Amino acid sequence: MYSIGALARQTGTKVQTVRYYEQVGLLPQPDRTAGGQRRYQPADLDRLAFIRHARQLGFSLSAIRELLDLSDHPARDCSGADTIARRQLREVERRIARLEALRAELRRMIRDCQGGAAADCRVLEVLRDHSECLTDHGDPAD
Amino acid sequence: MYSIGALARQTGTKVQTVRYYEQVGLLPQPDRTAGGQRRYQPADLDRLAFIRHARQLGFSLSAIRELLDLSDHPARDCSGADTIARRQLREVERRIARLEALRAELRRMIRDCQGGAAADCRVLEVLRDHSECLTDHGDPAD
DNA sequence: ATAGGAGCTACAGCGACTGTAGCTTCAAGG
DNA sequence: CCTTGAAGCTACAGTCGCTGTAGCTCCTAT
Repeated sequence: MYSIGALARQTGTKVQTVRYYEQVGLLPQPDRTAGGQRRYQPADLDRLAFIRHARQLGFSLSAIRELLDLSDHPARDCSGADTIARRQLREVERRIARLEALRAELRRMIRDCQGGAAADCRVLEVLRDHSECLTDHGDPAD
Repeated sequence: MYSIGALARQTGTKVQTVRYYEQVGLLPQPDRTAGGQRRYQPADLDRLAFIRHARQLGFSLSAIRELLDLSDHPARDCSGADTIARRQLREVERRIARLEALRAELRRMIRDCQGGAAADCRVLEVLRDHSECLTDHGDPAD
């Protein structure tokens, strides 16, 4: 039996975040003490650890919902989990590619900046004039 | 003189986004027609293009505010812009490093997944047991 | 004169939390 | 047994950067 604080501490989660996960249905509503405080079982700890780990790997809460559902039904086929993981990998690869393009552009801007007045600043100039860029960056959704 | 729609079209921005930038003080309040519609000058187009370009490079609106301020005062020293750009570069590098670690972990999970029942799924297993991971991923803030 | 596309304001919603206010409860020490 | 202070409770607002909606009004081409 853990208090919410103990659960949070053991998983590196904030107490509010634990309550939030309960609110959005990722964690079950736990038993309560007579005074209304939450009391958790070891299984809840495992579930929260799973959620946190998946979050660290960048999975969205809705993807985590699907993964938890699979984990809750061990007899089911795991291809759903595979699909979700592959989708996440593609997303991560897309973001890396985009960030690498940004990194190149930023490095170029900074390398060319010689200091001095803002009027002659390479950084500002590049921002003003898109044609100086190597790539077209795509939309700002990281 | 551009309508808000023309301005939006020329910069690849949504009309609502233009109004939002005005609301948060990134774009000035433009003149209005007798009927209350916004009418923009070419300078506003430049300013919006600057904002969009900086957004594509991943700068936050508050960083963009600082950059615009420098751009508005050409006599000032440009070292502020350099500092902001370097900060952004560090942030981008940090994100790339993190995403590369995630990519490795995801690839490993997927590679080891042989299909079959969810009970034996490598993907789910890795998520359940953090000790199977090579890195500790850090916190989920991308 | 009319039609319909464009613009207007105001506000809600997204995702995934995080912080705050104003309480109540729990557990350890005296 | 009582006190004290940390921890927990609910409810709600705020974060960031938009995006979408409802219900209007305006502008312009025919």
